[in-house]
Amino acid sequence: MTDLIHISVAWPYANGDLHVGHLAGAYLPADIFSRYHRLKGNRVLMVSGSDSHGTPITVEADARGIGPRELFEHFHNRFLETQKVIGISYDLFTHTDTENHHRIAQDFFLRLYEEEYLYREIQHQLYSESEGRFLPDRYVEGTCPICGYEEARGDQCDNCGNLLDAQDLIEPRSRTDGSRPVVRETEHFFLDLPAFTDRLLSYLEEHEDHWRPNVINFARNYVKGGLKGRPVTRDIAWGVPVPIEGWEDKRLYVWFEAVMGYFTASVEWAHNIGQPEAWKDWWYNPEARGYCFIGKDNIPFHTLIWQAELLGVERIYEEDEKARLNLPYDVPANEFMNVEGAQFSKSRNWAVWLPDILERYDPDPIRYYVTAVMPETRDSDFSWEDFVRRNNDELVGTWGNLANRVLSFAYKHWEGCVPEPGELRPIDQELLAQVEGGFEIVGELLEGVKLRAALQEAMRLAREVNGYLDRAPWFGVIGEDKAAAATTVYTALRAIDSLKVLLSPFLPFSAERLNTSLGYDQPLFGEQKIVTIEEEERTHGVLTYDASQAKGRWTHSELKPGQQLGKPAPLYKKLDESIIEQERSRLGQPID
RNA sequence: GGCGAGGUAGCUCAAUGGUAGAGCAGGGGACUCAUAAGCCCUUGGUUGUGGGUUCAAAUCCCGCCCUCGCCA
Repeated sequence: MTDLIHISVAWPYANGDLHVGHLAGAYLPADIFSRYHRLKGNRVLMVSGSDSHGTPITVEADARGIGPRELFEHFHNRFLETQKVIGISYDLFTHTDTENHHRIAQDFFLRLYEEEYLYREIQHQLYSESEGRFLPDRYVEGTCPICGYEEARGDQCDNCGNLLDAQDLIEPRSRTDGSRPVVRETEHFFLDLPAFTDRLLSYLEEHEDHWRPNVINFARNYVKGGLKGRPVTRDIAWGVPVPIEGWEDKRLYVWFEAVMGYFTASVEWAHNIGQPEAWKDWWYNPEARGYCFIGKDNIPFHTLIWQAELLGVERIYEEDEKARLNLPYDVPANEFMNVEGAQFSKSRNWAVWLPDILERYDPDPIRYYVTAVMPETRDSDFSWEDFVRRNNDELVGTWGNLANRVLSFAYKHWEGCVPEPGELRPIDQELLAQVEGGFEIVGELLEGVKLRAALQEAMRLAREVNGYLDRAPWFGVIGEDKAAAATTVYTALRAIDSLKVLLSPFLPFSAERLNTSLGYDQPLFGEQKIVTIEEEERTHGVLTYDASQAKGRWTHSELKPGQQLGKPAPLYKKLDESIIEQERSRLGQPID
């Protein structure tokens, strides 16, 4: 039976590069999960994209003296490249400044408007008379009303750390030209979140048994604390225009529109592959399961607000009146990954940037380490010392060396072929039963998004094979009883062949190389491609996944005796301890 | 200040009422096919703290201390 699995991955803000926190929080878990489901033969649709709107983008663009579009396209293109290199296998990674996203976000707005989930309210906001525009909080600075610090930002005081309302600043001034803004009235649309309270509570109740405790608790508390309407429009120039006459100068608030990307990207994907209705399998079939992979900072938006939007829209681009948009089945939010014991900080450059480390390290060791310390239940720490240790002792020592020692022995003594075994002895059967049982055990852990435990179990099985090689006859008897050695080596190769699949969601690149070494000519996974999509007025680059050549299956090895092996090569490299200090010294240094 | 999460072996983490476990590090041993990798054995914890419930608590309840996050 084929399951329909929709995987939504948090949309990165395109105002800076990706770092290991992004990878650990959302992208890597989503990719491991999607690769597993594809191997299972399920139909996976995994989408995400760059969040191109919002003040973080315009602030950064202003700082560089370029336009917001130019800024986000720069980082978007880097996201495509980085995620291709580290193997995040999106069916579509797009962005929110596409014509497709704008149109659908506006249609969502109009549906919510029709259903009367939007209401208008007058707000008071700071307005710059010299610039002729309203100023977002971040564009205002002044004296902090709490601590008296004179350089406080409109949204938060850097001195005392308190969150502020820009209107409370003493002596406010525009960061752009230093002029003093005035308070002016402005009208905005609000999403009526309280109207969804009961439906959200029953939604949470329906899923509480399989959600992570911290996610369900947080969400439930948030609702019980009392939902408040939130403004869905704002007075800025960059973003999706409000589709109401007389409101053309206002834009949809980025929090409101970005989450819709999970839907709009699904529609874009279907359009790009020439089957414009194909997205409906995941959005209207009630059997489909949707997963949102996010960091914990995003929990309210992905457990409540996005659900409220979907509940409010009910149905769109669909004739069947009974159809209802699917709500996410699970939101496996991760905690945060710190770096060398301290919190990530862009301004202090305290981060491990992916484009940077991918110049010096292969993707699989990074994937392995980040999975091994993935912050699934609590904040975790990226430490270079631990990275080197786990690479050398676990990835190289336990797994890479296992594959290498058996493959090179087989290659040397059986003319580069898989040896023909005799009848399997109990010791061989026991090993294979254990390893092959991994497909169920590791599979169940992956199914429940317990990725760290799943990896641990797969590695435990690799240790079992090493233990087996210590008990079974092979190198010691190669001279006098080659048949016994053949049975052992065949059994070990077959176990390694199974382990290759068990580990492949975590380590896709080295699994692919091992697959070739074992003599298979068809790849386990499909191919990631960066392509350009043309719309009526603009074009945009996307990352896609072509599964047409993927032949991997989540099932145990049936390695054929006599199969021609490829020339064995080590899967991974040991790292020298000196890199620990080298990498640590990069932290906190200004970027060139 | 309110809410939430967390505080378990030197390190990274498991274990939600039933004799506290794993990997690594430390100590010992046998082996040599392999990236001096791998295998076997082993030292090590009054589970932050003080009470309580229970035949039985890391686990449930209350107080306190510390860390992180969200909110004010």
